[in-house]
Amino acid sequence: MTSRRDPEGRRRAMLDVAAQEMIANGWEALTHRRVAELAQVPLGATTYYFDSLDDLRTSALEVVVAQADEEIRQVAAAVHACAGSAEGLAALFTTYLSDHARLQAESLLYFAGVHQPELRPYAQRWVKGMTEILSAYATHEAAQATALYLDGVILYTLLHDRPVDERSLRMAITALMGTSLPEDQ
Amino acid sequence: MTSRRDPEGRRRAMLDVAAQEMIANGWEALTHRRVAELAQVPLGATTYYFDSLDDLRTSALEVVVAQADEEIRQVAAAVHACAGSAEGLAALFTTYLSDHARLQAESLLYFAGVHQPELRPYAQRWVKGMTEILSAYATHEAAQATALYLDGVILYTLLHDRPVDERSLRMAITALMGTSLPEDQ
DNA sequence: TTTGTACTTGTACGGACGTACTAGTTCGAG
DNA sequence: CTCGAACTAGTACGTCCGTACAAGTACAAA
Repeated sequence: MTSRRDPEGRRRAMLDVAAQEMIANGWEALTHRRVAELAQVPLGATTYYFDSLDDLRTSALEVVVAQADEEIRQVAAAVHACAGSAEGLAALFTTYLSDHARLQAESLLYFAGVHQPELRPYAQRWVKGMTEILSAYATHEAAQATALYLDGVILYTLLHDRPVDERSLRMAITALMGTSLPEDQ
Repeated sequence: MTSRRDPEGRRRAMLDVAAQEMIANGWEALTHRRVAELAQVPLGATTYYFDSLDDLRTSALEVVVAQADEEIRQVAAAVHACAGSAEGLAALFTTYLSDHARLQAESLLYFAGVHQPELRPYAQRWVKGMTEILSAYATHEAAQATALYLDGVILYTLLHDRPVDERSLRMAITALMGTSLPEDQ
């Protein structure tokens, strides 16, 4: 249980369980009482530290975004470590896809963004970040196409028991990264 | 207003507004009272025709699935009409992306599937159907990679004001459809 | 016409929710 | 020590929800 006199710790604990809960069960699943139960704080604490449920949800979403940003930074380092080669990217992404919670966090941001325009910047970060990372090794268009493909793969992985195999990933990444815009017109 | 003695019409009216409501505001937004208001039927009618709210939601989702299946059929015809050429596919898909409600319906199925395993078959239909359609003009792997890319494009379109331009679509589709698996190992 | 079944309609109950609020507690500044 | 601000904790209010239900209505079959 969170220590009785540790305001920052309490706030942090509530944000953490709120983020976990939203990742696991979706944006709408979050209630004051659920957070209070999971963080083992009285109901009143959830309203004392956050102006409203919407404030709590948004603040927790920012925690998710911060974690996602950190992960993007790690991906960037790994991509540069393999010099953006298709083999390296495919292997790296295969590992990435095995972390189901990570993928669910991404989908949380997406679905929040679809129905709440003010949250779209959060949802746009992953594709934007991935596009920028890949831009070091291909044209902007090729990098974006690859990022969009990988996003499709994330969604596919969330909806199927068997993930896309690494060989298919390598094929698609090779095809997308190695092309430039068509010359005609 | 729905005629007072027209059971099938009433049921249909409720399912239609329920589908619309879920597409617009998400799975969780649906309530008996909201459906009653939109379909202009008394509250009791919503519980008379559906065993529970979950039954109403699932039945409405099946309406969405049926519409999506019909649209997939139209896409199949259009793809075959252009013989699966990248130019044709890009043009076709650009049109497809302009129908925002259609894309939101797809995202509804996806998000429902992510958090409710029993609904995943519904969410898997689009990619599965698109893969089968494209398989007539490429290897299965290339077709699936293209379908995944297009799924990423759908998500991107839902989250950005400016859609992916047709030239980029054509480039990516050309790259993905025109490749086979790498020969190494 | 009678009757039973399908359908209609409004109301009500119990529960969960967001939020407000009050009384009590802690602790650093003066 | 004093005291006021920050924090704690429990409770309660009003609202909305899913669902149950009773009383009424229409209509097809007898």
